[in-house]
Amino acid sequence: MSNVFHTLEERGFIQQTTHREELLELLGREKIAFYIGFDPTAHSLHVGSLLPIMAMAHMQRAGHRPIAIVGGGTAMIGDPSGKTEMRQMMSRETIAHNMSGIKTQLARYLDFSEGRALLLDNGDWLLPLNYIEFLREIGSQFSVNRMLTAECFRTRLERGLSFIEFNYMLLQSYDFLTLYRRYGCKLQMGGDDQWSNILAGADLIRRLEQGEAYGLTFPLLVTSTGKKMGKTEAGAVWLDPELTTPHDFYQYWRNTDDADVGRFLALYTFLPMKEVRRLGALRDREINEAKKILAFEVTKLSHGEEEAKKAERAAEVLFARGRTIPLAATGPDDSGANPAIPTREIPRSELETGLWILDLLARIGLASSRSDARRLVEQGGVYINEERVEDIGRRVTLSDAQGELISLRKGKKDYRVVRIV
RNA sequence: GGAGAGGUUCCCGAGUGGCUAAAGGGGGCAGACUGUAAAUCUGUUGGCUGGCGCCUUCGGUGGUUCAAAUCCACCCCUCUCCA
Repeated sequence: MSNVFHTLEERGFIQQTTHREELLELLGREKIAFYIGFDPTAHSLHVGSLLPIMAMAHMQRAGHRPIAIVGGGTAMIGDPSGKTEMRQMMSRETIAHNMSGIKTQLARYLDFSEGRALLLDNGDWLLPLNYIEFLREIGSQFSVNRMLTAECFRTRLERGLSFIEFNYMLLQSYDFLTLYRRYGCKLQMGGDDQWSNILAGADLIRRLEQGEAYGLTFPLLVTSTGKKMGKTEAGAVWLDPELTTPHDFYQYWRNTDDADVGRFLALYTFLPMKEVRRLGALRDREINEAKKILAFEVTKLSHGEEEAKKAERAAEVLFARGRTIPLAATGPDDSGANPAIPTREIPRSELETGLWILDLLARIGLASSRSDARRLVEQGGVYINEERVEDIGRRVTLSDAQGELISLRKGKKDYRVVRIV
């Protein structure tokens, strides 16, 4: 049987590991418990968390047992790594609320039945800690001199680092130790910015328990253009369909930079590597095929096949060449509206009178204000039923309706449907 | 606790009495090109207005002045050095 380590390595998940050979051997020999921490800073995870999730899924498929830690305790501290600012601290209630959302999302990728995977809140063991005891047991194991040399504190030393943040490393190490003691957890994985923290945890276990403990980090992904993964102009791309619709989610992947397609297929889908390599090798126009597959596969994993198909169909209509008015022709919506396009309702009576285009744009969210709408129209970025609006004083009336609908577009991709009611 | 530096529009950063809705860069948005990509080029980027123009904005509050982001007072916050 192949070793997950090789799978992870081949697919590009591994940035650094401790004791490479030992870890490789361990993963081939035993089914181990391992853990990854997630940020409970929002009710939903976003695309940035997808990489660790996929890694967990691969591990679980190979028979290992994933433990997802939601940092309820550490979130109350704030990880200083890399960040220039001290992080906002969170209340327990917020954290509990966020955890529930995160669990449902993880469950799409991991099998939580019969304890095959666990989701834990480190607040459970961190909050009851006794300061003196903690200092004596854990604090005594850490050398401040050594900590100060860690990369993650470097930048912060210039800008200032509060004592509470300085302690983050100890707490995360204590997490690892606790999981080792309770669940026999031998491996911590995380983003490469966690390397120092992970190392410290593994060291702590080795020192205190003379145990086997390993660390593995993932590459910190930025796109070829240097953007952070999962961030768009509009903000984060969330896994929660309420926050980012499956259609937008699909579009995010569909618009992957050429240079990233191969890498992303390997990381974010389960397609066999042979196929990944073939698709990643496509060039120019042809690579669009690979992007479609990437978008479909990733959407399917997060939102199910049904939604992925819908998003795919919607995209075909929206971006079909020749640019037909993208209202009808798709989707189960019997009014003929394309379900991928956000719809706004406007009473018939208002259209009988007619609406100024500027007012309409602001009202349906295509422009943030009338001034913004004005700029858009002046620059030729607004279309009604695929016809460019030339006149700032344009009125929109019933005569613009196609059936019960009017199609509005801003720029290349931003559609809105007005439904007359 | 003492000494100093600083808080400007989404971000960085210029501006030290009127010509400043505020240089420049980044980012965003739109247009051209194109492959729903990237790169590039152009325009634009507080609000209201058909337009003249009007209104709000430079940490907070109050003051000086015909006129303040710019001067004064007090306050809040951040950073650096010393203890």
